[in-house]
Amino acid sequence: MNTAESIGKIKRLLAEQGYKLTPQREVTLQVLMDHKEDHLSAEEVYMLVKNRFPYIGLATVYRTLELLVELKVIVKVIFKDGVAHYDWRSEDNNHLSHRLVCSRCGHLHKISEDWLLEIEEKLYQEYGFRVLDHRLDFIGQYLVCQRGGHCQRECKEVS
Amino acid sequence: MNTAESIGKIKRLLAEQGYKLTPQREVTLQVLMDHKEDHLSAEEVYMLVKNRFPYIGLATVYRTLELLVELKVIVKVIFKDGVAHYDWRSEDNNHLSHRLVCSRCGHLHKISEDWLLEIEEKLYQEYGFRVLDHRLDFIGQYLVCQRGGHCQRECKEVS
DNA sequence: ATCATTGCAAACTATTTGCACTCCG
DNA sequence: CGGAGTGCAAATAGTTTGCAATGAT
Repeated sequence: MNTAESIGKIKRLLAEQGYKLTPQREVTLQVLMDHKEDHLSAEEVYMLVKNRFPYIGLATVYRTLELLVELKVIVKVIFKDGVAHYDWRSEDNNHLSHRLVCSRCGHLHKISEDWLLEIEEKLYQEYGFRVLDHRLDFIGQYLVCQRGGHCQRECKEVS
Repeated sequence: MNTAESIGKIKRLLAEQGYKLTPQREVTLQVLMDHKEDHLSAEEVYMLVKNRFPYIGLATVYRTLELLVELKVIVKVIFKDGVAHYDWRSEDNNHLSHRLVCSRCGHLHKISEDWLLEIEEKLYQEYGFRVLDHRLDFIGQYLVCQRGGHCQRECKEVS
């Protein structure tokens, strides 16, 4: 999908929720799209946006980023030093999804969000290891299952 | 291992690096040991420490926590809101270790640190799912392998 | 005219640092 | 004495918020 298409799609997404695609938001989006492979901090986004649209405020960038996280266009990842970084969210996620496996009822719940970006960044920086894919399963119990009783049914409700 | 034993062990650990076990540090340690299953923030640790040792400063708690992270007694985990929480580090980790699998040379590197505490906290809060164990493999390539050449050897050096 | 959006500055929060003071070997 | 450790207050850094001004429909 090219830039114009994506922007149009996100414009619709915004409109659905009663938001507008302002110039500031559009420039911010373009910067993010031009850095899909990076993990930009808010400050970095701000600097890059300023190049194309000098009269923008930092707060606006923060507000836009927050909005885009809400719309699931980008993902917010907090690094070890406590600074937030933002990653473009690829729609066709070629990563395997994470799975929750209930050890009591065997129920399997797939989670398609990617929670490992921060860890993968760390692997890159500290181990020189570039992650191509990952597998993550959690084995445990839903609280409703631990309380016993109608486990099968309750578990299915959660998924 | 009981409290006195652990404290003694950590005292030795400190001494090895030229640090002392001051009253402030000991009280902080006790608080952390009494909350091994929790994920306390620095502020929470501070409050709990103050109960037992009122004349302590927040900065001291921060400095102690930093020290204990360095000594690998506790782990620092940054939550989604950017606030750091500290977890006691169990020596006999019953979790499977994380693994890096190099897709080029097949090298397997085990990592025994636990990087999933934050995610498991999220699962607990958002999904009502208590994690008992997990499996995490990363598939990717070491940079030295991507550059080609003496892959086997380089990879082994990293582990 | 209304209402979302903006820029600016001020506020906020978690964390770190500078510094004088203390304590122990 | 000398250096590690401390408490306090001030500084820092990232982020959020209040508010008056703007601008699109």
